[in-house]
This record gives sequence, C-alpha cells and structure tokens, in this order.
Amino acid sequence: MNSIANNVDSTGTSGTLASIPSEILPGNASAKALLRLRELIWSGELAGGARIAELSIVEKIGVSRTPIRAALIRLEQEGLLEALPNGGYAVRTFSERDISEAIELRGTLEGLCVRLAAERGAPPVVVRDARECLLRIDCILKSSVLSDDDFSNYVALNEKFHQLLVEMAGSDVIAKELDRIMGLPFASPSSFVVSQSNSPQARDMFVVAQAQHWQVLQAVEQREGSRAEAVMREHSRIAQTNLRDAVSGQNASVLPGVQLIRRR
Amino acid sequence: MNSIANNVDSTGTSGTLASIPSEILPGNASAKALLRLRELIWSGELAGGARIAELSIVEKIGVSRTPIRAALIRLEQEGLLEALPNGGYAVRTFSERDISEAIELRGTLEGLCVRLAAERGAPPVVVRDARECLLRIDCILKSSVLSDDDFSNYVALNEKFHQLLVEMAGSDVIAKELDRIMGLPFASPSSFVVSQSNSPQARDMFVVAQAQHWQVLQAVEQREGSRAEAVMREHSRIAQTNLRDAVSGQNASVLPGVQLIRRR
DNA sequence: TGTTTGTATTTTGGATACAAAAATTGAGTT
DNA sequence: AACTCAATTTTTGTATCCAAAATACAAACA
Repeated sequence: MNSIANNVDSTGTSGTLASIPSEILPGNASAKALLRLRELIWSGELAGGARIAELSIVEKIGVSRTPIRAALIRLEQEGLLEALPNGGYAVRTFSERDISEAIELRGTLEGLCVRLAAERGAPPVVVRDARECLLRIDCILKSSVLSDDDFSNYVALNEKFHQLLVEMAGSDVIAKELDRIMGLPFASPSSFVVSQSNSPQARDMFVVAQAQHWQVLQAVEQREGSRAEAVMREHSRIAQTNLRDAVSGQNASVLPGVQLIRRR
Repeated sequence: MNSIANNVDSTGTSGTLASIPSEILPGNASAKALLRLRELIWSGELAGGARIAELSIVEKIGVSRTPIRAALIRLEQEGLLEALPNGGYAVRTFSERDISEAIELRGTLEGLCVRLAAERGAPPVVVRDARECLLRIDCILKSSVLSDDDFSNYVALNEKFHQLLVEMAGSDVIAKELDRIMGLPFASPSSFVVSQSNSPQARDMFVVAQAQHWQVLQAVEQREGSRAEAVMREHSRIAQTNLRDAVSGQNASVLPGVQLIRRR
C-alpha cells in the first residue's frame, strides 16, 4: 500500500526533462518543492489561470503534501499564485498593463537605490566592482557583431551590475522589496533581451543601455542623486519598449513566463 | 491518549488574558493563527530577536502546528519574522535606519501612485471620495484644540485618504506592494501620530500635512504628475521627523511595534 | 426537456504520528 | 576545575490520517 519508495528516488519519475540543479543541496524537500513548482509555473507547464490540485503536484514532484503546501503559500505571497475564494490556488495571470507597472515599479525602486547611494555615498568596493562590470560590457560591445557567448555574457554582467547598484544603497529593506518585484514575470532587467537574441538591433539597444549604465555610475560617484534617479528610471523604460515588441511579435513564445500573460 | 478535547474548547486553556475578537469568524484556524500571531509580535509579547518555538505558540493560540506553520511562513514573507539558518524562525528586529528606509519606500511608492494617477487620469469617483475626505479633515482642524475623538477621526480619515490615492493609480501590482510595505513597523502613514496624542504641536503637524494633501489632490486633477510625486515624497518626510522624535522621546513605549526597534 | 435535489467523489484544511537534526545536559577524563 | 564526548531531550521538518466542505454527477420530478 504505502509507496514510500518514491521518497528518495527522483531518479526517473519526473519525465519533464527538468535539469534540476536544486538536487545538489540535500534533504530539504521544501526547497525542492518551491524551486520545482516555481519552475513549473515559469515554464508554462501549469497553465495560467488553472487551478492547482495539490495531489497532482505531489505526483509531479515526489514529495508529500506538506512541503508542497508550504511552497504554495510562499508562491502566493510572491505573487505567482492567487488564493481562490473556496480554497486552493490558481496560477496568476498578468495583463500587459500589470507587467508594465511591474517594470515601472522596478525602475522606481532602482531609482531610489541609486539616489540613496549618491546621497549617502556608496561603498568604494562596490563602486569598483560596478566599474569593473561596465568595463567588461564595454569590451563585449567592441565587436560590431555579437556571438551567442557575447550575448549571454552581456546578460550576466547586466544582471550583476543592477545587483551592485542595489548593493550601493546598502538597504536590506529596499533590496528585499526589489527582489520580490523581480520575481514577477518580466520585471527583471534582462527579461526581454533573450527574445531578441542575435537580432542586429539588439546590439544597438545594449549600446544605449550601457551609456545609461555609465551615466548612473558617474552620477553616484559625483553625488548627483537626482540625476542618478532620473537616468535609472529612463533606463527601465527600455524594458517597456521591449515588452511591447515581445507581446506583438511571435518570437516570444519561448520566453519563460510568457504563458502567464493574459491576452485579450 | 488522543486529547482532541482542546480541539474545539479554547475556553480557559489560553491563560494569556487574550480578549480574542477573532473568535467571531468561525472555522478558519489559519486565519486565526495568522491574526493572533501577528498581534503577539506587534504587541511585543514575543520579544524582538527571540526564537519562536512552534509548540509554545500552539499553547498560546490553541490550534495545531499546521496552521501555525502556515502563519510563520506568511509572516516571514511579510518581513516580520526571519528564518534561522538551522530551522525555525525568530522575531525580526529593525534598526532606526531600516524604519527610515521603509518610510522612504512608502513615500516613493505613494509618489509613484499619484504620478501615475495624474498622468493617466484618476477615476472621478475616487477623486470625489478623496475630496470628501479632505473636507472632513478640514472640518476637524477648524477648532483650534483637538479632542481625543477629533484625533482618532483624523487618523482614520488620513488613512482613508492615503488609501484612495493608491486607488487612483488603479494598479493592483503597486497596491499589493504598498500593502506589504505598510505591514512593516512604522511605515504606515499614521504610525507615529498616536504617540503625540493631544500634544499642542500635533495640530500644527496635521495642518501642514493637510496642506500637502490638498496640493497632491490638486496636482492629480490638473495632471501635474511630477508635482504630485514631489509633494507626496515630501509628505512622507513628516513621518521621518516623527520617527526621530518617537525614538528619542520616552512617551513611545506604548506604541505598537516599538519593541521591534533594535536599539544600540 | 430542463431544473433541482440528493449522493458520491474529489480536494482542501487541520491534527497527529514519526524521523532526523539540533540543543542541552551530564558524566567521565585529563 | 575545565574540557570533551555521549546520551537525552527538545524541536523542526515531513508524511499520513481524518473530517468537512466543495464540486461533479446522476436521478427524479416538474
């Protein structure tokens, strides 16, 4: 009766070709449930708007209901699920406007970060790292045509730079809030760039973005809080443009999280 | 063996003289656990920084570990608890700087709200309600000395007005984030006013705040997004001043949540 | 044929049993 | 007297059990 066999297995049961790096850290079934469930949502394997039956997830992930319920609660707080009035959860869907507002939110909060960094003064070590980051991006953009490697390197460095900007503000409270927002679909700074991989315009977009990167860094160093904030907000508007492109274009279907967009 | 007796009882077991009004709504043990636990934290009954043993909460609240566990997860996401490295949770403490940043965060987000409201145009109904709100506050401030009733009426109307401002933006995403931030100690717009009850300067503070209220509303109606945002940010700085007063003064010991401030 | 009501099954929410890990205590040794 | 190591106890994390509520289904009645 009791099939405790699949307690430790996880060998071949999950047929979803998921490359799970989370299997590295042992034991923790809750962490596994959270990571896997989040992945199921982002990948679109759980349809947007669909009700989530706990038992179906038990089958998919191979842990008992308890850690799955914990994951459901966390994901609801993260904003990826919504609690249904009569119990249970459904995958939340986002209107184009929701996403636009999430981007605006990120821009505003990143703007707050760099303004505070400029006003209070940023830790020199972090500023040094940020400059290092930008120099490397400059290096990538030297060549007039970008390889796939260049592309993914840009994305990684871009994310790193944004993270360093938050670090400059030195505020745990704000950092936590920004983290939460970036957990929303397409709020993250590199959300859409993947969709335009190898496009010739992509490089130009990077060039513009990179110019803003330098402007922000300079503003922070020169203690120009208002300028830093303004540039950072403008910077986030790049994502707004990309959002429109991605939603209207057809090449977006592979974008992780695109299934969560509610179309009308 | 099975002591299911305390399943429904809750008659005299909880000896913590808790006047539980949450007993009104039936059934939902999770909601009860969440509300009671949040209350225990805000009231300071659970010391800041103290580890929380689940079983001790079971005794205090009278539900099983399952709903309490759910509440712990939610409160951690809310930012009132922190997860300990070896399992379990502790009551989070906040530095004065943390609180200051939470206030800055609220001001920034409320600023974003009113800017969006101004740019997009706010729903006329909401604007009407907001004006109604301010007229009532004007009415209260007509008398040169405020009664206790005047005082609590002001607080209620002030909170209502701030809520209406968020509504004007019409953004669920932003509203949700603001809600979360206002769950942090002293981030809410009326956090500190309670501490200066009946103080003669309190009225003057209200007068200044109310002037800003009208300025913001006018800016929104005249579609002056930038002005609305700037005024709203300045408005939140009132709370910054009050924070300093409350922390330095001694009259703050009754403020709910003051125990969560980490003193150095 | 459509609606309504009663029943069966699914599913969530809550309680408890169980195991593993962490903290604590105590005894023994240096 | 202090330190170390082991045993015990506490506590968290996970799985399962149970009950109640909701949904789906079917049959009977209008």
